[in-house]
Amino acid sequence: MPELPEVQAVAERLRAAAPWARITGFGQFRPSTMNGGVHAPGRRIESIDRRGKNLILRLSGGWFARVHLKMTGDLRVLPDARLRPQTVRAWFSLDDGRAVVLDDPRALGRISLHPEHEEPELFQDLGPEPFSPEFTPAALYASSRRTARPAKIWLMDQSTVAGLGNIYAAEALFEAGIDPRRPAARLSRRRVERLHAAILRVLETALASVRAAYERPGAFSEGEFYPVAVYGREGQPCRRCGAAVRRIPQGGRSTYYCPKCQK
DNA sequence: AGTCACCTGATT
DNA sequence: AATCAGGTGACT
Repeated sequence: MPELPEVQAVAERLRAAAPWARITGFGQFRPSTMNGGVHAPGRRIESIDRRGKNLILRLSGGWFARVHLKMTGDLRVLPDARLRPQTVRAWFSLDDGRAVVLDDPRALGRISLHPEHEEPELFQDLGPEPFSPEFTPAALYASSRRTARPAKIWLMDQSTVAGLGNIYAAEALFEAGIDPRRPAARLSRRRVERLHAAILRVLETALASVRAAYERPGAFSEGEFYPVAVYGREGQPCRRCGAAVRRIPQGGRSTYYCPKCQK
């Protein structure tokens, strides 16, 4: 599920489960799923942040847990720590009987615990948060000058802007009318400005959709979280011009785009 | 920039 | 049986 909007919604849903009881125990599916779980018991969750696609559970006593959901992870609270679905790969049990669980069918998600002084180095390769004042058209343009890569690959790089993934990178490029294969360094200032605005628009729309889906379960069927223009629509007509949406491999993944609208 | 590895499940 | 999947880190 998770690019920035989905991770943000997970963070918001977790915050609603406060106040938190003390962590009493932890468990994990296999050693690689969680690092340093032993440091959690006895601490309390004090707040929850998001950085790019990472969740940060701030714990008492100067530690935090970093959670990455990867492709299929979800982090949520279960009312009873003993009743865990098979797909729960790691969990913290709480003093009130509840549990915070990493539910991840594909088991790629990871949790690691760190003392707070490690936070800067842990996230040093992440670019600006899209909704922060640091994410300006000028900064995006400057970044585009420093790469030889195609626009889509550059956008998906978490050091360009934090939180865009395969879906919303493709959608932003469509909104901005940019061919995903076009070298980022050859985009005009004007087009990078358009792309900057498109990124914000796409992420805002997606976040509103995901929030709405959370508030009214069943209101959205699968795959309809977001009104996609191109993603997953190979061969179907472009919603703007009617041309067939194309799918090409880029960096080992699928990129979808409209060959007529995106130049 | 491409390929594999990490994992499991759905789909062709 | 083969391919694909909203991610990323370690290779080459």
